[in-house]
Amino acid sequence: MAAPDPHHLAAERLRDADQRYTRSREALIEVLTAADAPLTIAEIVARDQRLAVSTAYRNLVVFEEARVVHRIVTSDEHARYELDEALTERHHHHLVCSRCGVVRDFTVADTLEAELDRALLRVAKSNGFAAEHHRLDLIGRCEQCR
Amino acid sequence: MAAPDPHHLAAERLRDADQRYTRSREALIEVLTAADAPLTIAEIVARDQRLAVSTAYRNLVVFEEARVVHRIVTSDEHARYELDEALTERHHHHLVCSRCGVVRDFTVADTLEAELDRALLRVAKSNGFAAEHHRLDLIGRCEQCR
DNA sequence: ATTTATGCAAATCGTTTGCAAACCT
DNA sequence: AGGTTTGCAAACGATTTGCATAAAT
Repeated sequence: MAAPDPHHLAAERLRDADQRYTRSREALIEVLTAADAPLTIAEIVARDQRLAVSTAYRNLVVFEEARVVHRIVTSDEHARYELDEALTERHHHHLVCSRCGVVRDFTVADTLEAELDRALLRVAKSNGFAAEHHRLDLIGRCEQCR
Repeated sequence: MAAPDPHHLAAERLRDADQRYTRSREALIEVLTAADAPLTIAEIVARDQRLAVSTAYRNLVVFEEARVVHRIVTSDEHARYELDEALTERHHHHLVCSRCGVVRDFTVADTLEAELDRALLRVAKSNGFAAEHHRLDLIGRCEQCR
């Protein structure tokens, strides 16, 4: 039940999208795999000096299109990136600090999650939307920012 | 049960924050009141030529701090603004198109909403967060972007 | 060998800011 | 009058892009 190797899955999804799994892409995945929370681009390039800023930007776009990473935008800070749930095998939500922007993951009971899904599917249908996924965030102040 | 006058409530909240209710602020509230969905700054200034871009930016910050408007960030597009729920008397969520960024409001059953609140409060507590509010978005493709 | 990705530096563009004039109380 | 807000244009900064080089298949 542990997640399979993120590198392997990422490479696979990239291949499906006709994309190569290059050194910098591997390095990017490595940084995201090691991270315990979604990271901003600044944080990412700081964690591996080999990564050029422009390369990080370009590859994260490629990753997003290949559904390898997920971009999350919390408030007004920078976008943050995390591995796609298929690579981590863990559907989760975000606790976001409204002051410092830090993000922490959390999950809710499966029953509630299922109920939510049903309700959202109905909403999508009645609005003519093709549902892709949902996002449930809890905004508040973290311990440090109280 | 209809919402009280947004202008009146906005003016009141601004007064509480030691802020004036000037002409451009009134114009801003008017645009947001007339809108049927959250607007970007570009959309806002386009709807009232009297509004200077810098004034819009500055006042939306003031409004946010006075809890008169709420800023929402969907994906990678621009931030969008809507009147605070207290001014519209309608707790709602957002249906966001992952392609064009358009936003549409929706609500869920009160019982589900209550259940969600309880679950989130527990999550906040166990993570040392002071909960402020939640955000439940449904991301998908709108009719035009299918 | 050919195509694709990378890195640097320059260009872009939404957002922010300085400052003098207009406005509000 | 006295402090605030406004509008313009300049400054800023994160993100994007052009192009020559390096890497991947």
